Amino acid sequence: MVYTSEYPFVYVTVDIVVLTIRDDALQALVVRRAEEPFKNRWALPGGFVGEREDLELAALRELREETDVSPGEVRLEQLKTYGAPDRDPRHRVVSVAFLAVLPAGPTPTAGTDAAEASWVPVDDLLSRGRLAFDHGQILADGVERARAKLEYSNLALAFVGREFTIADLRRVYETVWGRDLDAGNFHRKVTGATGLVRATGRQRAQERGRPAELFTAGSAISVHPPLTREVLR
Amino acid sequence: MVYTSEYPFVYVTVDIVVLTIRDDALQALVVRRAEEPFKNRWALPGGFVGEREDLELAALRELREETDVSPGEVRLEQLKTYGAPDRDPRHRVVSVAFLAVLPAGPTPTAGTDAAEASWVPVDDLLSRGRLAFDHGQILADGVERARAKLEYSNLALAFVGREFTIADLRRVYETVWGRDLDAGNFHRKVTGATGLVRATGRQRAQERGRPAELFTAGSAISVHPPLTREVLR
DNA sequence: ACAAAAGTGTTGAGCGTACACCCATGG
DNA sequence: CCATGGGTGTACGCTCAACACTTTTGT
Repeated sequence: MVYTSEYPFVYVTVDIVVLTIRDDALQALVVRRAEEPFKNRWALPGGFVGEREDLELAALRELREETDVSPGEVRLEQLKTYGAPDRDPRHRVVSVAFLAVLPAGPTPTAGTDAAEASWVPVDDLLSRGRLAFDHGQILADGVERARAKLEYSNLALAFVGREFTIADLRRVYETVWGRDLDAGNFHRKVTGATGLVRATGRQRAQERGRPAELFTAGSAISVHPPLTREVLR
Repeated sequence: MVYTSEYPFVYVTVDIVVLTIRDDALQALVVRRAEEPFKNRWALPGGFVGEREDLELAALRELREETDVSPGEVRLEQLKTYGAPDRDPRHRVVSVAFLAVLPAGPTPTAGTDAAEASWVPVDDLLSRGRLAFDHGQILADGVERARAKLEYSNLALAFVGREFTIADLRRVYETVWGRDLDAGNFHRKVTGATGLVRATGRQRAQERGRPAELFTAGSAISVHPPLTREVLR
């Protein structure tokens, strides 16, 4: 099939920054490129937008081609659009980037696709700067967005499963921000924010120490007052 | 010229939410559509992205075709990308929306283009919902972004000229947020935020009352601590 | 009994809001 | 001298960070 147009056009793709926490580290999903350009380099998962496909659905479809995540347990939001004329050496490609966050548990590295896919700590990906195209910048923007949204939104809940303890949630903040938080103050703040989490009444035994109460997500989307990641000393 | 492709493609445009303050109201720039669809309806300024043109430059070019604003006095940032398959009844069009903020003074309604362009209060545009395509949603998203960014960024400075008084700045907040602020506390907070504004030492006579000191923009991009638009009573 | 983790109490410092008050100008 | 808007002082209440302390489990 050959498509024709009287106006200049560009290819539109979606690229997805998929974040999760594995092994106490913030990790991103990357796929090994099988072809030039950037052959054998890591790239963000993504692909072309279908002819009559909504952008968000395209991102969700690409995500499901790389992971076995179900739509219900992934948080997906639009990040930014990247359209520098030379960002792809072959064609003019405008890419709408998305940020996806999912819980670590139920999603193995997987990949029904033939391409090799892997979870890699974002610190490694960012410091060594080996991603294809401008995906290093996209990843950096996605990570920064996630860090910022922990402050005032319930994004942290997307990193944990349906049931979680307050300490689970605190470890999300500590991992994403790279900073230890006071356990007591964190507990008070999170349980005190109206509607953020809801107690189940049940408990979960820890490896060591007192069992922790289990919570589920509440109805609140934003956190008031916000948590702060700045060190104020 | 006819362009061909082996993959499905979409048209890519930019649309711009241009905000300023005129007559003590937050106003947006809109253009009257001369053709179907949505003939004679207001639309946001915008147009096709050039073949080898960066997205931001395309937005800047379109902006200059509708106003006589110079690049130095406009604040332009990417807002969001809109790509629902049926948002334009003719073709598949993905639009990268931008938010532009400019000072009221030096920019008359103008328009070198033949199309009729006009400043209209955003309250009118949003409440009567007569904008073409999904531009009502884009405008709403842009206004919300501006309202949010006043809290923690120096975006308010883009609404005033190079030299301004603290009261000028306060009126920006009051107009955009639709809420009166305490003049004394606002003064302290803005002048106390490190690097946000810089005193010139000169003054400007008011119509009535004590003359106000003139300030220019400082080097800080973000405001710490943030101002708050919530009413806490 | 001890270690470890969950969760609660307490306290002092800092900040924001409200509002009183002073300052500088035009009429 | 009065009205008006710019700008400062002050006091009360609230929140946060720090950290002591209690609770509840496994070993």
